[in-house]
Amino acid sequence: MSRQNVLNGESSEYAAYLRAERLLQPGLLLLLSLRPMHGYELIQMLNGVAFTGEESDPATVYRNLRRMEDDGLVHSQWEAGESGPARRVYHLTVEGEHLLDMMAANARRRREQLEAFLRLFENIRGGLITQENIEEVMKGDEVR
Amino acid sequence: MSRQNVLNGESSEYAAYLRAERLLQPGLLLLLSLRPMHGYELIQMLNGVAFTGEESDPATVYRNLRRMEDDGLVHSQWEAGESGPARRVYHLTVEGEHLLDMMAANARRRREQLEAFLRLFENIRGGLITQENIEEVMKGDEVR
DNA sequence: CAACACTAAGTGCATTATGCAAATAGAAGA
DNA sequence: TCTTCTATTTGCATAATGCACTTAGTGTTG
Repeated sequence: MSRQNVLNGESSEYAAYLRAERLLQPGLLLLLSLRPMHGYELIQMLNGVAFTGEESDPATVYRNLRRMEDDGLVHSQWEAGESGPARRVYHLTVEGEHLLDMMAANARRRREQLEAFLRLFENIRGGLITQENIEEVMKGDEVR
Repeated sequence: MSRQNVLNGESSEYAAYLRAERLLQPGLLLLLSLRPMHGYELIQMLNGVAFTGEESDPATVYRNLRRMEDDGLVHSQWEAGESGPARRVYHLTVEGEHLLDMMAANARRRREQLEAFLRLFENIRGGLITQENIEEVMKGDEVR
């Protein structure tokens, strides 16, 4: 299966990106939605930003950018910087913008899942689980 | 390096579990903190619970349980059910309980990262990003 | 009673993604 | 000149997952 045109098929084509648990790919698209940037700059931005945990591995970042370009989410062109070696400057495509929106929706879902997990964790730790409320608690409801 | 005693070394030994983005392993430990269960039951519980996305693959669940046993987080013994084939019943160990606590702390950190990402996303989408506030926004602060 | 479905656990294999190390290379400064 | 910083890329081992399949006990239905 080709990696081209991930956004032009059924929703299953998005799946690989939306299944991604790390915020690396969403973060890259988000930063690129601000303005075009090259990989090295993106890495520095990511390391200064609050939503990434540890430092990003450059190899992973560069590889993800290339894959995203294969998938039509970003587009790149070489630019000679005023200093240092040439840089490959990436900018977001319309498809990438759409996927970013979906990633944000996905992030909201994952936030809710985390909250459901933490609620259940705290209810169990707090000893609030009984035979009666175990069913509702499992569904993620608040213990009354 | 052995998989034994993940909890008896430095914090780097925990890393593999705490880096896990899926809530599968935390979910298994959390359910087992409620009462001992066998794999098949855990799978059904996970599929009915709010914090797991899609259905869990049985192979992945069983393999994770075995690995967790290797790592001393759970312990199992065969039990002949009153009907059907024999089941391997897992229960949480003290080490598993400790790791569960750490996973919860980790889940809170990841929730905060998701929130930082979504905040930035909404600020950019809302056009609230200027040359002046871009620095603070990057650090995850609220736009004033 | 034969076929089927459900319970329960496990194996095999291909695919995918990551982390780490290292290679390449331009440019600026000591 | 040697080193350091900027900038991108490749190679390789490892790890985890998804899917398909196997094994096997038990109950049900035609």
